[in-house]
Amino acid sequence: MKMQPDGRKARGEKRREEIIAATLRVIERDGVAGVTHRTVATEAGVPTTSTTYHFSSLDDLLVATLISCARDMATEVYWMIDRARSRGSRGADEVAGLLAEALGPRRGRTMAEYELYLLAARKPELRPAARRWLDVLTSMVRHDDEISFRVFLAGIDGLLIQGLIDDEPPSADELRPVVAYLLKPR
Amino acid sequence: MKMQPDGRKARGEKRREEIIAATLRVIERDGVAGVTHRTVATEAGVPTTSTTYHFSSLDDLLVATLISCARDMATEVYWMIDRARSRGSRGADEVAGLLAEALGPRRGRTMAEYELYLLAARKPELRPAARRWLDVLTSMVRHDDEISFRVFLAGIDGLLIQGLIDDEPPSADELRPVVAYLLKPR
DNA sequence: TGGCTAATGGGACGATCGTTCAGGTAGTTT
DNA sequence: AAACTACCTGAACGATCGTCCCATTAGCCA
Repeated sequence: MKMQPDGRKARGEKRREEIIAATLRVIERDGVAGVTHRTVATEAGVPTTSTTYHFSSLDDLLVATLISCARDMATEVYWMIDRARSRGSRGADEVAGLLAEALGPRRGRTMAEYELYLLAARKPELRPAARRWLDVLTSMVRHDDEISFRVFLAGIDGLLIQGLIDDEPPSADELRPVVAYLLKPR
Repeated sequence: MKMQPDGRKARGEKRREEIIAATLRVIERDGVAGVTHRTVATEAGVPTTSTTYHFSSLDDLLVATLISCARDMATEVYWMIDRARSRGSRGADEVAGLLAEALGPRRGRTMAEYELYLLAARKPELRPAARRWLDVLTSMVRHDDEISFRVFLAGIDGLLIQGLIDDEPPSADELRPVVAYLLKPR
């Protein structure tokens, strides 16, 4: 419990987060394959050695980026679910709209998220972070809804991945009937 | 229309396919990030320059690998659907078993497929190949079933991706209720 | 048999990579 | 003020990368 925060550490932490943000931008633009100490440093506007100082290796940098990204995803999808619920039977509209947004304006971000997701499949130490947002969401629903909710989340993932290889992003209108069918109770 | 096939070209084509197969093995083991001319050549047991001779660039090699992989996926999932259908209400068992297999013994292959899938999201020239197996399968079903089938395929994709970040692969027993719910008609 | 072409493979070049190191700066503590 | 610590950064090293070049081999055709 520190009362007087160290100004040096504060600046260091700030730069660390800038580097993480820059890494995410690089992944959005060029994919995980485009992440090097130098490209990230250039993107962040810092010297190359700064990325090696704050992250002991490139792997550490990707790990930190995934953790940061997963936290954002969790809160984001949390509010999506919340909004969809509050709109009741209009939930499909809400979800379809958000999917269209994720596949349109935010397409790069969506690709980055799934690339980091697959990275977690190969690196066990990343899995807790990648799984966290799934766990958070699952804990939101009633216990007897768990299976239908797992199906819902799986369907969302599948629609996003398939939407990423369309020549032009699917519109909310195209997605709505599929989402509605996915949400329809049995 | 050649009547007498050129023996040289035949050997060349054979080696070309060996290189593609080796590339897929490298992706299964180390991911797309591990694909270099040298690693692929070593895996295939050919000199380094052989991969640059048969493929004008690394991109071409990955493109050819994805196309080959997508063809296999299409036929594979085709028979899965066929078997699931013939077993009627027992289709969920069939599908759950195949998912467990894809996430267990064939886990590396499944990761490779999704990595190539995401590669297609970034390279437009790859999208037709990546989409082909979706199209083939969609053409299998009756027109009025299209939406439920799209939901089914999306759910499969989502279950596979989420299963890839589990610490231990989910068993067929764990997957069966989810698959059954996914298949249940509304 | 002698040209012709496709496939093969050894070697090397320049570029870029991850990472290290040592010197320099600025904030904190005594 | 002095000692200490944390952050910063330019330069460089060795490894590895994609790709090219050129000599050699082997199957084809006239």
